[in-house]
Amino acid sequence: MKRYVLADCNNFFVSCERVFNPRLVGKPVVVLSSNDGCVIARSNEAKKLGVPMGAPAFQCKEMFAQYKVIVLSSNFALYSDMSSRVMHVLAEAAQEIEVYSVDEAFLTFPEALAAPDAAYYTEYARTIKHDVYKKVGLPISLGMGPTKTLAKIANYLAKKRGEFGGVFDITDHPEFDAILKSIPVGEVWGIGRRYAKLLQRFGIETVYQLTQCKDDWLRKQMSIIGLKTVMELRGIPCLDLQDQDSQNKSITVSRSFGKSISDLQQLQEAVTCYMSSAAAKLRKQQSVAKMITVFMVSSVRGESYRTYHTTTCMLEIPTAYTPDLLAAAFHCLEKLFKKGTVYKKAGVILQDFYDADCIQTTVVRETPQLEKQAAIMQTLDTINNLLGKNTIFFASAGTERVWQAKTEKKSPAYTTSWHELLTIKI
DNA sequence: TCTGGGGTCCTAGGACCC
DNA sequence: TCTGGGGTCCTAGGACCC
Repeated sequence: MKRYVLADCNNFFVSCERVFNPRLVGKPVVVLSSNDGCVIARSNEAKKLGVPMGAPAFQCKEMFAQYKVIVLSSNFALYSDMSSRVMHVLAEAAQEIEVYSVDEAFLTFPEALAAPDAAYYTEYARTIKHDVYKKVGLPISLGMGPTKTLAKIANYLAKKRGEFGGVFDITDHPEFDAILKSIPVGEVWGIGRRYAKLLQRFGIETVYQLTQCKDDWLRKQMSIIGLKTVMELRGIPCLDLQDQDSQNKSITVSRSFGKSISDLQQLQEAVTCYMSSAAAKLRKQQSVAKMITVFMVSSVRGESYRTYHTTTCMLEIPTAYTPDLLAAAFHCLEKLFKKGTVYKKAGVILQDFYDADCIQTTVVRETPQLEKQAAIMQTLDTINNLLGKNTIFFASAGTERVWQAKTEKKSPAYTTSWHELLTIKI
């Protein structure tokens, strides 16, 4: 039977930090979201102390102090570089790979793998795990199953049950039903908080019970997606590995401000920065965008709720040329901006993508100009990729950037910046 | 008293994932 | 005082067209 493998890094962000700072090993460590807002990664020691995922940092302050929890700001430059190293090792060991997120990938085993018996797959998975640790220094877990959703379940068990040593195959398992009876329905990939609650209202508590539900009932309650999830739990594949070079359908860049602002020029600075990086992503996947959205979040003093303000505009000709995108974004921003309002966050969204080549050849009238724009953007990207983000930036991004979020406890970009290489004292 | 049918596109909202 | 950021897909309803 075909096996799907889910390879997932353990406590990924914390593990990345530990590679370069072994003093963190064995201690409770958490990594915070941007602006040092919430807990987004926890070491096992921190999990044991009961630090919840997503908890606001300020609420945990006392507890962190009490238990000497090491608190770090997030360092995404480091994590994404470590991620690509892991994916590289996984890709070499696999037939096909789908990088599902920064810390996990679905794989299939090489077709040439002449497995004498089913146990061999588990052995092979162990060599992958060992290889990633040896080459990158990160611990991973592997789950295998006849469908992606069951591979996820297997991975959950590989992590949860120490006796499996981080590798578990649920394919044709003799205790299959008993295993599904032991797992709460909310652990299933595709069953979130809402659906778990709904299912519980109908007395469905375990994964096994979920697999016994009638198809039309599932379809009605949880749409076609929910039905597919359950089919997969029954061992019928409905989801295949996704094409690796498939492009994003939308690109968002948004940040909360380090300090609330109500000045139009400062908002323009922020929007310039966000749009510049959104446009760079857009060019990286060789797309052009037609639809631009700018949004801002305002806060009223003393009120806890936040209000979203959104404007969208459509470009006549889709583009990835930053100045054109910026002009449109400023237009949106000016429509949104209200004097006296206090803004906490802003963001830009690019949507409605087309193939970059396609536009260049069809809009004949503008071809020379488009080629020139593309060349400028390419130069900009090359320099910024080579010498670091924002080596060259648009003047409207400003230089003060008082709104920029602070990351106080960030580790160095050990692997992506020449200035921040790890130094070893002998 | 009667008041088509069917297709497409867009949007908002809701669910999920990491 | 302080609560992240970036994605995907589905569905229902309205507008519009023929």
